[in-house]
Amino acid sequence: MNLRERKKRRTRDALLRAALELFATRGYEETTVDDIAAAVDVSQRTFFRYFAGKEETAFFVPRLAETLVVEALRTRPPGEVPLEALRRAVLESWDAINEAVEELVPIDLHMRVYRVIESTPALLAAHLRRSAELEEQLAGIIAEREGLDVDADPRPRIVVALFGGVIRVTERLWSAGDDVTLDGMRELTTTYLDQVGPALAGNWRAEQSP
Amino acid sequence: MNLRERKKRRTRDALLRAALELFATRGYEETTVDDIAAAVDVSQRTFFRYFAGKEETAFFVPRLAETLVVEALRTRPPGEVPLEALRRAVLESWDAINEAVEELVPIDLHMRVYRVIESTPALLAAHLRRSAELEEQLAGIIAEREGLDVDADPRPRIVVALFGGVIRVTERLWSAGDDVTLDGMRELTTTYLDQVGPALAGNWRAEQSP
DNA sequence: TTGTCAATTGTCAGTGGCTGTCATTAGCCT
DNA sequence: AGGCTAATGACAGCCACTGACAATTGACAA
Repeated sequence: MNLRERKKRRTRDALLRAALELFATRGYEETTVDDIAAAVDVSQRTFFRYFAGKEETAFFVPRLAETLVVEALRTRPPGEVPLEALRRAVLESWDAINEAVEELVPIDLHMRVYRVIESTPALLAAHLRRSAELEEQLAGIIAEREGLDVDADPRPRIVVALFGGVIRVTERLWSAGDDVTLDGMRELTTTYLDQVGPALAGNWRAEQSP
Repeated sequence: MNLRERKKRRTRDALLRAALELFATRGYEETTVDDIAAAVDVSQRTFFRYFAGKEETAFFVPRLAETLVVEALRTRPPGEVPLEALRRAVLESWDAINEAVEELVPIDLHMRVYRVIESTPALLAAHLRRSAELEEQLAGIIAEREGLDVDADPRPRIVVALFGGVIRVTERLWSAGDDVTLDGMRELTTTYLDQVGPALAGNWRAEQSP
């Protein structure tokens, strides 16, 4: 890697970390792009040459995670039923995610930023849209696994939508709770995914007092 | 109603219609608030006294619809299983929605704006966040119906998440397709909701060639 | 090593969404 | 009719973001 390339990488990482640190401590809306640029001592214009917008810094790490989930699903054995493949892909990609994230920013900082995303309306909106795009990708992979046409058969998109819904509920509760750790997330996720069947089944009132 | 009140209502409606018309023809991003204000011949500042932001005009009608869905779910007979109650609430509220919308803006204009929402990233993001908030409300109602505590039992949020996922997939396909009518939507929705069971069940490849 | 070329950066000016302030206007009520 | 209050317009300013141009800095060949 060139000196030039190395310099660029350093500047980008510095901007990223400065932005995330500011978001986590001061809040997203309370942080201006000028603040971020000033923290790294570059011009505002330079910031926008590295990131398409303020938002992009907040989602730089999540984007990495998404890539790894997609990859994990792609390498799932074809024998698994769709919902099973999704579940295992997500659960098993977290270790790789953690590792990849740590290379870029302290995992603790990422966790704090994650809470900011969930609690900042503008970021939550962006997060949900990104999730929708991810689900579209996953549906495509599921369809391929099953040898179906995504646009002809609704089932791939539906399972993924169901799955995505559960994941989002989980994420929200996890980020709002106290146990903001990897294991906490894993536990919550498995618990909630196990509830999908029961939740769809009939009378809850009958079940709940055995 | 006062002359003053009537005048305000007229101004608000004029701004709303002008905005939606511009969004539908020129596109959301291509429409400035100044354009909207100019179309009604008021100052930009006045626009912001009626709407919190440009976005709010686009979601004024959808907000109405959401209110009616919530209302419909509240009046569902307690005998219905959660997923059934949600399904019927949505399907049966559309007539009321259509009627209420027509009072405000031509239904055709609303449909065109809907497509703009689905195809404009910033609006889609906002739409998804609003949907998440709606789902939170619906989960609360479901929990109440079943005599559960939303924060203790995950099932209410999960069914609603599943349901919401299917609805969103349906909305997207509907707005992207040709049959952008009420009946088209109704049909798609029932079809897709009927796929929830099959989509969760095991091997699709075995099922698809009977 | 040096000179040339290309990439990176800073500066400046401008647009659009949005807000606070203050003077002006217009409807309301006695 | 005249005072009160609410609605409006005009103006200034903040912030995210973009285009254009000039200055700087690393890359690479002669």
